[in-house]
Amino acid sequence: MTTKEKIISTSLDLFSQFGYDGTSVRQIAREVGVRESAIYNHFSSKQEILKAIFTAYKKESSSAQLLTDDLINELVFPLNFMVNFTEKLIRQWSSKNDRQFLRLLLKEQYRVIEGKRYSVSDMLDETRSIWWMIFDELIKHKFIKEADPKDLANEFIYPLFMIRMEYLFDDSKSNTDAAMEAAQKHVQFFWRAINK
Amino acid sequence: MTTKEKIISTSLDLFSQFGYDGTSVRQIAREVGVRESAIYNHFSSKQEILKAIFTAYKKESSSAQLLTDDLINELVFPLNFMVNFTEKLIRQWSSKNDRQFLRLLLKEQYRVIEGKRYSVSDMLDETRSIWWMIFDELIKHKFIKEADPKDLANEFIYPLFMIRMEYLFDDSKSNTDAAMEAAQKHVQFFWRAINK
DNA sequence: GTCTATAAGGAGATAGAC
DNA sequence: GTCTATCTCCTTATAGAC
Repeated sequence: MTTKEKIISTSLDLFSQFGYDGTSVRQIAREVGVRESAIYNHFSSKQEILKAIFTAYKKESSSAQLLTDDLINELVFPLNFMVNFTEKLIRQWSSKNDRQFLRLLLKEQYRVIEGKRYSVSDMLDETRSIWWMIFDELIKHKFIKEADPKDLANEFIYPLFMIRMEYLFDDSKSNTDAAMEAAQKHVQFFWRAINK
Repeated sequence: MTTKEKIISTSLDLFSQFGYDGTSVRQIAREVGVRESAIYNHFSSKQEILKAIFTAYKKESSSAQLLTDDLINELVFPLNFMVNFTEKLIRQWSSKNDRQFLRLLLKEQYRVIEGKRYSVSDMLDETRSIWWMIFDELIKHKFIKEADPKDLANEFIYPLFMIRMEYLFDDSKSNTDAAMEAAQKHVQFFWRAINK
C-alpha cells in the first residue's frame, strides 16, 4: 500500500466518522504516520483527497458487477433471481468500505466538488435502471403481473436501501445477518405482490 | 421572534447547508444580526445550539399528530385511510423546517450530544410503531391479508422515506408534487399487495 | 518524498463596560 | 442583552533543507 493509497483510505475512515469539516489534515497525517506537509506532496489540497475518495468509490462499487452470467441465467426463475441478487447486494454493502462510504455520502452529498454533486439519488440511479430493464423483460415474457417496470424497480430497491441505512451504517459487522433477514423478508413480500 | 428563537432557526438553516462543523458561531451571529459574544448570552456553547434544535424538532414534528379523529374514523376504508395519511405526511415533510431537519439529521446523526445519538432509525420508530398497531387491527378485523404487521409497517413506510430523501431534500418547494405522485403510486402498489 | 519551521487567518469562548 | 476587545488554540497551506 503506497502512502497515497494510505491517505485515501485513512481519510475515508476519518471523514466517515467525523465528517469532512470535522477532520483536519493534521489528523489524517498522524493516522497515516507522516507529517502534515507530506500530505501536500500527494494532494494539492484537502478537497482533492475528498475528490479522490468519490472517484475511487465510483469505480469499484457497482451493482452491475453483481449481475454475473450464472445469475442472469436464473432470470426465468424470478424469485430465485431476486433472492440471490439480494444476498450478493447485502454482502457487498456489509463491507467496511461500503459502510464507510454510505456514511460519507449521507454527510457530504450536498457539497460541491468541482461543480459536481454526489447524491443518494445518483447512487440509486444505476441500480434502478438495471431493475427497470429486468422487470421490463419479466413483464414482456409474462413471468409477473402487468405493471410499470419503473415503479416496480423503485418498490424493489427502496426498502433495500432503507435496510442498508438501518442495519449497515456503522463499522461493526454484527448487523449483516439482521440486514439479510430483513432484506429477504422484503423479497418475499415483493414477490407475492408481483407474482401472477 | 426573540433573539434566542432567531439563533435556533438561523443555526438550523446554516447547519443544514454547511453542517455543524462547517458553520461558525461567527457566521450564525452575522446572520442573526448580533455580535458573536451575544450568542453566548443565550447558549453556553455551540453544542447547546445543536441540542436545542434537536429538542425543538422532536416536539413539533410527530407522525402521531397526523392521526386526527376524522382520519381514524376512516380506518374501515384502509385504502382511503392510507391515501389521506400519505397526503398529510408528504405535505408535512415538504415544509422548509422538515426539509432542513432531514438534511441536518443525515449529516449529524452520528454525533453524540450529551450521551444521546439521534438517528434515522429513531425518527422512523415512531411512525413504524403507529403503523404496526394499525396493520395489527386491520388484520384482526380481516380487512387485509394475513401477514406480520411489523413487516407490513416497514414495507409501507420504507418507500415513503426514500421518496422523502429523493424529492424533499433541498429547500426548493417545487418537488412536492412529484413526491406526492410517487408516494401515492406506492400506496396503490402496496394496497394491491395487501388487499384480500 | 518526507522533514522542520512558519505564515496567515479562523475557530470557540471569556472579561468587563454600558 | 449586547457591545468591544482579547485569549488561546487549531486550521490549511507553503518554503526550503535533506
